[in-house]
Amino acid sequence: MPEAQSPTRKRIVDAATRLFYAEGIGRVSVDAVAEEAGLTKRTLYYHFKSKDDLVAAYLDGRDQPNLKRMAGWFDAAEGGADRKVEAIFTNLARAARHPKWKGCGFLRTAAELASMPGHPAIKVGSRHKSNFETWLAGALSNHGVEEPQAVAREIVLLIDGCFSIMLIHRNPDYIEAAGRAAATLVRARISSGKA
Amino acid sequence: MPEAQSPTRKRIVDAATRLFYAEGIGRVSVDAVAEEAGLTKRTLYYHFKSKDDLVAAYLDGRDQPNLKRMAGWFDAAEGGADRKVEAIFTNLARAARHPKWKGCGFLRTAAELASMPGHPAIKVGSRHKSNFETWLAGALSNHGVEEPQAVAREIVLLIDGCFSIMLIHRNPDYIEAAGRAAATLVRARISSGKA
DNA sequence: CTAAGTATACCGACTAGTGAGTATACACAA
DNA sequence: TTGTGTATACTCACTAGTCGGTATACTTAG
Repeated sequence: MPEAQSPTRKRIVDAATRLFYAEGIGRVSVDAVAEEAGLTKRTLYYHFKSKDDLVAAYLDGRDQPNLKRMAGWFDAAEGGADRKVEAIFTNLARAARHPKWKGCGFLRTAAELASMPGHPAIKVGSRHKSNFETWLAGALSNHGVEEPQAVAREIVLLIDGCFSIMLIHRNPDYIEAAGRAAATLVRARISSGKA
Repeated sequence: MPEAQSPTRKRIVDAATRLFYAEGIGRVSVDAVAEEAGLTKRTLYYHFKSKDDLVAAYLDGRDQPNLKRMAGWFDAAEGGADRKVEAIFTNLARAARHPKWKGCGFLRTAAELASMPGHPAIKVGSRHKSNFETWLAGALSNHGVEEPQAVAREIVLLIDGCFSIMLIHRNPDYIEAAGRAAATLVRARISSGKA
């Protein structure tokens, strides 16, 4: 049985991450992942029992880095909660201008697997999005925002809206617009604000 | 040369619509579409020059029906612009509970084709989303909403956020939450309101 | 009015290549 | 000498797209 933390396994997941994010799950073969990792398909199948398993591992590996990046943007921004939230969108817009940017790997995978709701990769995605929503609600609460769960959920919807619509229009103006909307929704709940 | 409005062509597009929406572009073979349409692959290729061509035709056929459905929900709702916008989300939540609901075909296709930004199907999707945004801005303007373009864009972001997040969580509560956020954003621009 | 020609619309069988996953063998460390 | 990790070399199902051919209907020359 393969070791959970073997360096070979990590090499495979790193290769899968590059290819799956760049091309999408369905457009990348297991052969291609093995080649990118510099080993054979048989070795890959020694470490992962199926392609689905590998896909789930790919997303699992993106959970913490994505979360930390968002939290870093929030924490680094100056001003109140509204400005900190807006900073997430501003930074997202900057990232989205990079030619290699292809949206959110979790959402794109969920879209590809929409006909298989119980797929392990979708469960990983669901957990990641919940982690983010929970973190954001806590951060908002710490900065004096009322109804932090509700606001966090609204911001999550706007962020995922950006991810989707960017794949269609490739126009970062939508992200800026979402940032302004998010700031409006936060301000509606700062101090004595009412929705 | 095949006729643009031939009934056979329509049968093929209808079959493609059922299968592509249910399973996703990449998971449906041209053979499967031909079989669903009750004819051979050779005939399908008589009417469409490639699978990509067929995918674009599938989305093109969804543009007007989708638009009309949204407009119908908006028009049928009682109350001001905020209530009419919220009705779109309420109806969307109801539709999303149906077991065959798989999100937005335009967004799911864009997600699958994220590595091919110039793909004809993505252009069709971009046109559709723009059509919707334009219609919504006009409808908001007719109902006394200030900055209708900006509000329409925010609502588009929330709707597409619903479509995405639903594929992850399968929980219509997110759609209700988006509807409340959309209503808040509309009310911020009704009569003398300021964002 | 008819026969030859032509365009439309269709099909069965095929190709060349790719897909996920596997049977078997070998190297090497404990 | 036993078990871990790697490789070569497969299987077999499936994929987009094509080849050659046919049935039908419309056009037009004689």
